[in-house]
Amino acid sequence: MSAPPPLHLRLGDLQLRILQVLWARTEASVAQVHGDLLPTRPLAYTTVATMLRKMEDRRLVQHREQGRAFLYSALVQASDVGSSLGHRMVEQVFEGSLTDAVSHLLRTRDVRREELDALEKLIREAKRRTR
Amino acid sequence: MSAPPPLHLRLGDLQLRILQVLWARTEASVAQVHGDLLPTRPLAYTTVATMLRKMEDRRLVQHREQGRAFLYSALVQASDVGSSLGHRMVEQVFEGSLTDAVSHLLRTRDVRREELDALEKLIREAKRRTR
DNA sequence: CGCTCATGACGACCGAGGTAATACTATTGT
DNA sequence: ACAATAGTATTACCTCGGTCGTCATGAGCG
Repeated sequence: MSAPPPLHLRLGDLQLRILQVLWARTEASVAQVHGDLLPTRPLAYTTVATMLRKMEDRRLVQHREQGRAFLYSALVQASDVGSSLGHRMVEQVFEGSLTDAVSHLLRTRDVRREELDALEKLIREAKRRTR
Repeated sequence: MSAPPPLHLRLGDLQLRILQVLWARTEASVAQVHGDLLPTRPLAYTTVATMLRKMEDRRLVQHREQGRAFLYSALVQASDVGSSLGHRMVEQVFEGSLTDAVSHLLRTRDVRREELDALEKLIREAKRRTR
């Protein structure tokens, strides 16, 4: 097996947007990625293509050929990026306190009731697992 | 009053480390920041000084003079960085689901029992507030 | 056959993070 | 008085994210 997705994920904004498209579509051509991004980010086609190539160098995505076109797919998963961001958030911003981090999350966004219920259930399950 | 801390906080690793020191010390000279960073990041004194100046241009920190030396303090707070990171994490990685984000946090790090208790209490309080 | 379109490959350029050597300057210990 | 020291200012350089323009090529169509 090849390099497990790098631990030091440092993603720019465009890269993250592109990954979002690939996560949603599983596989996508440059044209599709470009199209999906257009509404929010009107970029030149070549910009997307170039970025995809650079991301492939970084082993963030891979491609296979289909006719003339390339079909790209993500090599890093959302959970990888989540771990990276989460670690940064908890360790470097909230001094290792998960509680503080979550507390801040709860305070700064308004959360619907069902979310809170789901979270509560989550905690309880985690507790059961630790017991 | 000047620019309220920018909304699009894009901090590099060193910048975050420096902010950590400033958050902990409230105010610090270049030498102090450099000293605190040494164990984990052996950088030249001037590297830290330069970075601090660049960060001041970006309005991330400010300084006042004390004798010949500068005393720097943070203009962005941990909560600002936390919001930025949290938003990115929830919206761009976990498709807007706070539950998924927290779930991932719980799964990828091992949490002590007291943390879980604290979290549970937190959720309950949030619920009470929404009621 | 020859033109146009779709698509990938390259090369260029800017801004920012990161790193540091060098230069300048004021304070201060002997 | 003067050299060492402790600070800041300046300048430079490299990497990378981001953004494109241009170029080459191949496929399909009139």
